[in-house]
Amino acid sequence: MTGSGTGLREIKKQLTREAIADAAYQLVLDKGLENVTIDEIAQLAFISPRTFSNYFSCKEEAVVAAGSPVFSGILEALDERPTDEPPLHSLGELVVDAVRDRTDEQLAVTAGKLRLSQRYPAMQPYEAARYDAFETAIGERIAARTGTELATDLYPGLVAAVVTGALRVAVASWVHADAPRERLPELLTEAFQELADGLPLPAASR
Amino acid sequence: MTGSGTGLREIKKQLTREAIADAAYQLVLDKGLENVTIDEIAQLAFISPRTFSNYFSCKEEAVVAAGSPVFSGILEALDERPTDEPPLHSLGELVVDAVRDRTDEQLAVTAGKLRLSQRYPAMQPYEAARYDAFETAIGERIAARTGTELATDLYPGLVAAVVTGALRVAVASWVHADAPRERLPELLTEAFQELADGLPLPAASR
DNA sequence: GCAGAAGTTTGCCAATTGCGCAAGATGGTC
DNA sequence: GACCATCTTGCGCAATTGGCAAACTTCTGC
Repeated sequence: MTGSGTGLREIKKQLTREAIADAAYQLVLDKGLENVTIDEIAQLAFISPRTFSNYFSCKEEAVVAAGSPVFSGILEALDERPTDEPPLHSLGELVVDAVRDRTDEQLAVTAGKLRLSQRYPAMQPYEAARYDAFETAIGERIAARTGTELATDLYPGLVAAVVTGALRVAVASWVHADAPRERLPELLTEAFQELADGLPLPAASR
Repeated sequence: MTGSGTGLREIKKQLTREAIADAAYQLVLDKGLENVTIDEIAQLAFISPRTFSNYFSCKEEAVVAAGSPVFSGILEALDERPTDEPPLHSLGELVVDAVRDRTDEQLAVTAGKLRLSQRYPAMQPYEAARYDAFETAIGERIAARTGTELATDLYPGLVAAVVTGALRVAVASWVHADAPRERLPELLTEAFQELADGLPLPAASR
């Protein structure tokens, strides 16, 4: 998810990327999507407008990239796990842990972005694309770990889809309920539990 | 998925929408995304350029909308099913059937669009958004059928995510393998089977 | 059927954006 | 410290976006 090179150059690039994304997020939060121009974002992020498009194709994409990434952390943590564990199990724990480790600020941005993309449908494709990219990344790792092929075998893609699905659904529910932070890991655990049970019927009907 | 009104007005709108989407798809297939302008698409669809943006926000979104929708058919079929069936089971069958019923032409468009969105990353967000919208629609129906709330309970969203996941993964694998049409329903069945088994480990390792 | 309401299409137009190109700046390498 | 690769930026043009109001089409009630 994060560029993998390690030099100063990569770091700067990453910083610029975050600066742009955060500027975009903040501005859109303040003034509404339609009242924010790329020029403004560029100004706030101390880059030229031309540079903006080296990083993002549009405002929406930038906004959605705001907040330090959860995804890359999960992927790295996955590589630490023993290869013989059932991947869905490993990932369930990793995702729950990753979410638990987020700062309040980070969680607030997650929630904020979700609310924004509900308010502005134009953002929704970019939000979806982020999860999709994450899903692909997970799929690749699972494939590597299990000796399967992402493009050919169904297994790695399915595991990846199920994991991101659980994450999306739990976060959506958490944001909707406006629940306190402790609730999110619980919801996630619950989601993975339901998945493991095969989703026969709605769990506790309230 | 399809506009729900029934008058002549709705029908025309739907036709216009399809005409635009098909024109966009065809042009992009022929000339490549970067060499197609909205003006051209509008011309080929017999509308004014201005009208294009009443339907789609950009070329990419239009291309991805091409081909008659599978999704709405699945949703309608779901409503015919007895409410007491496990939803994941109903949906598994419905999706397999829906795919089996597609014409060769329709399947070709599905495959073509997927290939295009691999070739042009700018299309990918819109492809993802389509599945996301489908997922939401499924979630709503499941919620209605099971007396749960999509926004609150995890169950309906999880079922929906799993279903679209299976569909996406199976289609991707099918397209990648360049397999004959009979293979797609088989892959889908397999995907739902693996899901039902809880994805413990890769099924047949080839 | 027909008059008025409601919704769509279109042209016009200004502001914004997308992006190729080439020059300058900056980090990486030996 | 010299050379190379990469990133940033300004310039400029073509494409796109989106508000507005006029012309048209469909819908509704009578």
